[in-house]
Amino acid sequence: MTAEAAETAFGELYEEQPDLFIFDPVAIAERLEKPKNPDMGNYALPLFDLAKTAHGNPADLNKQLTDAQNALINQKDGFDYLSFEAVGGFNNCRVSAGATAKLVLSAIATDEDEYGSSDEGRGKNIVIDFSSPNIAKPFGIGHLRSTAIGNSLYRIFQKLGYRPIGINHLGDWGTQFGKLIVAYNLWGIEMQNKEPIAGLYDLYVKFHREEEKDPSLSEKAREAFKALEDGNQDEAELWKEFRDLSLQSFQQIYDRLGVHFDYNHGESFYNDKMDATVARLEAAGLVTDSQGARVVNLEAYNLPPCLLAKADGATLYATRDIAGILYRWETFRFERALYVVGAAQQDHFKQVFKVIELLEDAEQTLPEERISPRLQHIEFGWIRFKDQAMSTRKGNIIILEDVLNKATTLARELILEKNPDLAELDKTAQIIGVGAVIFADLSTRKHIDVNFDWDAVLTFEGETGPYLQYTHARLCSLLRHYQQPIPETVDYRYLDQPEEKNVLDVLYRFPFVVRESAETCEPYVISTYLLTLGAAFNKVYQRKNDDGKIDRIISDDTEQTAARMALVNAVRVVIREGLYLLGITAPDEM
RNA sequence: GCCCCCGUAGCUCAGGGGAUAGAGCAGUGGUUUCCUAAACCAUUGGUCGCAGGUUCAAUUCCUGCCGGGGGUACCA
Repeated sequence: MTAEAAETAFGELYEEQPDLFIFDPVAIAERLEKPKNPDMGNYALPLFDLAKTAHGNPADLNKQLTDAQNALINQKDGFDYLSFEAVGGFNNCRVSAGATAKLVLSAIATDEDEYGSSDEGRGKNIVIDFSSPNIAKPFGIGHLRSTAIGNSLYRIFQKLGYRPIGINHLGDWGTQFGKLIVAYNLWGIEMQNKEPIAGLYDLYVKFHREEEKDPSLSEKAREAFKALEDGNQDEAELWKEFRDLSLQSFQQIYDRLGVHFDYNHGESFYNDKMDATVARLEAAGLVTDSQGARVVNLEAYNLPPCLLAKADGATLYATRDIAGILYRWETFRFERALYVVGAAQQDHFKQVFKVIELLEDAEQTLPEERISPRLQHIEFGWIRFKDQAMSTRKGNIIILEDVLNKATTLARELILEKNPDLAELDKTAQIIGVGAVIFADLSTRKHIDVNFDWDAVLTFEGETGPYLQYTHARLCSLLRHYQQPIPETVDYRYLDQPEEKNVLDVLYRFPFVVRESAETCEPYVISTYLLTLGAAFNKVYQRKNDDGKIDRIISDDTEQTAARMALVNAVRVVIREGLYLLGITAPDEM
């Protein structure tokens, strides 16, 4: 029994009586909603506005309708899994337990981790630009959001059949490197004995401190970057060294998080494409001079001008993003390109996307060849710390590695306390610690600002990643105890407890949830779904009989146990797959 | 000034026209002759920022205001 089938059944029932009912089956299918209170049945049809059009009162119409519905069910074969009830203005429909169970559990048993997958994206490339940390700075907690959201979207779109292309648009170019080069030449000696990234970061912070006292440093930094961009040897060598050191350090983080990129094309990658890009925009008549800078005026669109080149000729990040879009289009012919970047940059992306659109207008690009409708900024809120914005310039930053280390250590202590015989202690501790950190980041809507809170990240109880991992481990444990394969055919009517029916309803929703998370580009849709599923199953697991004793999943009743194990396995599959879509591993034991 | 986001329980957040507004944490009281208590049950706690409007129905949609955050041409 599925919602579609319920909708069809509703429709068929109504078509039987076209004179009695003013409804058309399609309209009914669209109106059907899920009651918040499960006692009200599986589906509800609100009649208020329909009653109004028919000039009747909802309760009377409902009574008439319900009687006719139930009469039809008695007459016709094949609908006896449905029953209708009138409650005020709501026409409620109930679906029998066995019908849902059979459909959902056999689908999961067959598809396993492919449950909820589709091929709707077959043959379509989707570029996902995410993570994109800045070279020569530590990987801060602020970069976790882009990394975690982007990685999750990568997996979600892959599940729907798309070919995702993950690009780490490293911040490896720009005026900041002028600053770093100047700082290194001035004070590099002081940093010799430090760990390289920490040393570079200290230089960066020191530069900003000194710059306030000595504004001429800003000028020197601009000159140094210009020299770098012009290919000057000394600057280029320093830059390359900074970049290599940073990449090594970032790779350790990505390995720990289980994040993979298809390309590490940072901003510098587009350096040799700048001139052609600016020339193309100029040929399209979009570029003007303004106070010495090269600019695309966007006043007509209520946006600040998009700066392509500074007065000294050096390029800006907008130029590099525009060049990047053109390059990616030529290379990947993407269906869509997603930029997983903080909300603070929304004006920047509006500008850049608008410039692309104007370019296409000017070049009279054919509709199917147009890039601009495919571009989307996936924005998210800031991570703040103690109500302050984190600023790498000021040195007010929390390092992701420290957070992962603390979470892993805590997980290790907990395992030693709760399950000291666990074989893979360190590996499991790592999985749980990292899972807690990622889940904490992906469990709220992405566009709200989040206050970084050590306690929230280091909690493994309640609505957390470890809660789901723990539930998964217990499911695996049940399967181990069962010690036999689950029979191919089981009698689903044994799954008749309200707690079990609820789990079935939640399992049924998973494919829709995956699709919704893709449509909205919101991993938290999956996070909250998994919490609902975990809680629903834990109620089954610890359900008590009337005598006050736990109603065990595994009992002497082999038929009932078989049906329950089919449910257990289905929940296990969906939690595991759901966590995978968030970028989190589910251990079999913990 | 202009643009964007947020305001729901003590705290962190769901819900985004419909039936008594939900979770987790924190508080209180329970559950283990062990299918992993990282769990489960019960219970305390809310003029859904304020004021209008649209509607049979508004926490949800519209407008205004208040409060918080962010962006706004040579940083990214």
